[in-house]
Amino acid sequence: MGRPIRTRRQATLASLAAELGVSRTTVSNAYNRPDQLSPELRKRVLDTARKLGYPGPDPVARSLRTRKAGAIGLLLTENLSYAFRDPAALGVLEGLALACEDAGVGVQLVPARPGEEDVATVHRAGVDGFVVYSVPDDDPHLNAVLQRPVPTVIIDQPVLSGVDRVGPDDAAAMTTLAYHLIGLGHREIGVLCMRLSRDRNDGFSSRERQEKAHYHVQRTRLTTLAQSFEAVGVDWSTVPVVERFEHTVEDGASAARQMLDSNPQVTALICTSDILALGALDEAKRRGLRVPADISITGFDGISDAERAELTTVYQPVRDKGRSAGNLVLDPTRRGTGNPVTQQVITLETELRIGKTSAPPRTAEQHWFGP
Amino acid sequence: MGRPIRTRRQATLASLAAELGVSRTTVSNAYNRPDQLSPELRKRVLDTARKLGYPGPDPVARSLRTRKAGAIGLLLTENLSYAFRDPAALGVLEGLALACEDAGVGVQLVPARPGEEDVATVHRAGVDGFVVYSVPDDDPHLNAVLQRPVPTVIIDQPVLSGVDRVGPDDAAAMTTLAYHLIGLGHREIGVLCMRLSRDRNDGFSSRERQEKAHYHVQRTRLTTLAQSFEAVGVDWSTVPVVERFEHTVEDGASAARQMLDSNPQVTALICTSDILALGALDEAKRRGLRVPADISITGFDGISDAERAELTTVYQPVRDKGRSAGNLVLDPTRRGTGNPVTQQVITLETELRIGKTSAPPRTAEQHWFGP
DNA sequence: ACCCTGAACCGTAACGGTTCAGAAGGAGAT
DNA sequence: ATCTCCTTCTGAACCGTTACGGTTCAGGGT
Repeated sequence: MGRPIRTRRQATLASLAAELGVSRTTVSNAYNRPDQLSPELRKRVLDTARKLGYPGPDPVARSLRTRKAGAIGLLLTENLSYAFRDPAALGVLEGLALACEDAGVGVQLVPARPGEEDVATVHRAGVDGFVVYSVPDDDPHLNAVLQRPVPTVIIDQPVLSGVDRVGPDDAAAMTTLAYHLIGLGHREIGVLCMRLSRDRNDGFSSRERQEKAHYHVQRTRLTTLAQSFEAVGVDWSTVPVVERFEHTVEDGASAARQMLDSNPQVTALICTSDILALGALDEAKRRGLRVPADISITGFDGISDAERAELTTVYQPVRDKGRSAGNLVLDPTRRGTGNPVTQQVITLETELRIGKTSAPPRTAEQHWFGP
Repeated sequence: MGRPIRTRRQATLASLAAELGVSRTTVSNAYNRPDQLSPELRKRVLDTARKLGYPGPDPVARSLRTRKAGAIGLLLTENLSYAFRDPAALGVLEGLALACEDAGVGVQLVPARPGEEDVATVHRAGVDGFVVYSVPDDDPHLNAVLQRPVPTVIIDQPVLSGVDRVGPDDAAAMTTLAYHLIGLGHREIGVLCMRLSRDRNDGFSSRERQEKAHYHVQRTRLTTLAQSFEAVGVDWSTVPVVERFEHTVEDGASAARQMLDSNPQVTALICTSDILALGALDEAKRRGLRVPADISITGFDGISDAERAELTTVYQPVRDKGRSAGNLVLDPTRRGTGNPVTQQVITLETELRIGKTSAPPRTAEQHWFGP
């Protein structure tokens, strides 16, 4: 079944109109508004189009005229292989894709390498709006997006004046989790967190580094933890925080190893993501530590693997994050950018899910009165 | 940090040129060819642009002129939630995204619902090429894509004249797997497969249905299996094949249950995907069947969960599939479509990975001479 | 015979750029 | 003084479409 041979020059709506002896408008109508011309003429137009190998109106020219590209750009300044392996990121992508699919609009992954200074790809993307996810605060790509005169929604980022935002209340969620552990009696804690900045630092993280983290989410979770524990008298500068640049179960395990090797006294391991927590569980098992009897381990995100592992964690509706962002960026009543008056900030509900990986610590008291 | 207030009408390259008293060419050059004008003038242009809130050349207008959209369309006629949960599909997407990222080109998920007859989204997508994956043979969207005068690469689909294709040699791979089991001595087999057509059929699948499957990959795997086992004297019409519409571990388990409830004699369960096989493993465990002592179970794809489970399976490089497709569709030496002369068919290597889920069956002989 | 209406079709003007051949002007070589 | 070349900038053509505000014409009502 051969497709029509490509003639020297592709047929256009105009050449087709000329061939037919009708106006271009009529040809356009044949495709876009069938009710505007007689069925016979329409058939003749379409037949001739086929004969001439005219593939129908050019999408780009149409977009220029109608001012609609029919796609939303997704900015994800993260290693792609990384994003595609992170269940939370995938959830966001899925939610966004679903919202866009409902609207008959595409989702375009805008190429933007982590270190890359060249933001041309952002400028060249023919999209009707942007959704930004998992980008460090000072990323040049983010700035380039904000320059574009299209609606933009940011996920999990600090609120920027005039820019819509979708995300959970990380601080509140982390506080709840912290008080769950505090209530159980934990005071000797260790923290495993994801990368805090673009520079690699696999190991302990100073308090200054925590506070200056470029990744908003991680920064919030850590500073909130600090506040909660300091409120009950824990000196945060004595709390070990191990950072990992890569976000894999294996890195979670190695981080836990590093932590426990040098801080065997910790009774609870708080991880800023479920992936890291799953790794920590592996490492605990490897060491023969019983969870939660010997050590409590908590995660963050509520991915399905965590549920399977009955991990104590904070569930956040990642799919809804993507979907809300999509609905917001597509909302026709909110065309135009940077209007502070109509700025929307959607805060999603989170839920502390207490699994089987958290319990009271084996305290000194228990030892004294124990068998 | 306020972004410039939106004036009644967005500034354009022309209005900027007028303001500056220079030609549009000069403004265009200020952005695209800095060497074509003096640094002073360029600075003046860019400064004035900022002042007027001109966001730089419009991407769509540029695309119209340059005939480049800067994006590749991905056609995936599958429930999105489904695709995002299938590790094989994700691998393809990741590979494609990586190849495109290297070229500074975006990947656009073209919205195309499974049942949807409306192919307008395909016609409206402003892309420089298409990659088609996991689409039934007769999908209208696929036809719409082939109509478009842009390069197209199909993954895992039967070879279409004039259309580039990337995929493994499913037939050869399945034959190897079949002979592995045949060599072990299995003759009583059962098969679990994914959906064969758009209509739902959760249950046993007739031979006719297998041969008429709209999903090329599944069809090939089944017919190849049939040929291999018939070659050693097995009557395929006696081989039970259980089909599942959804592709989840749970469905794999339920399929295995249905199979073993009515066919307890089978010594090997051949699954056309790892996901199904993982479910079958769960079900075997639930029944107290030892794998592989009591029953052999095999998968297909070689996803990472399968590796962890030490499943006997056929590994195929899903990431490379996506990457090859991307490189092919982007290849500048192969512009233009449907040129049968330059048609490329890339066949990827597969590898039989023998894990710990396949072993010889407990044959009648063994029973006779056993303890 | 008149006016009016609706269906069918048309012409022009954008939409916002890029590109290419060449003009203007000055510097340096002969 | 003339020629050549280079740098810098310009003018006009072109990309392929759709929006907009018409015109034309057959037929219905009175």
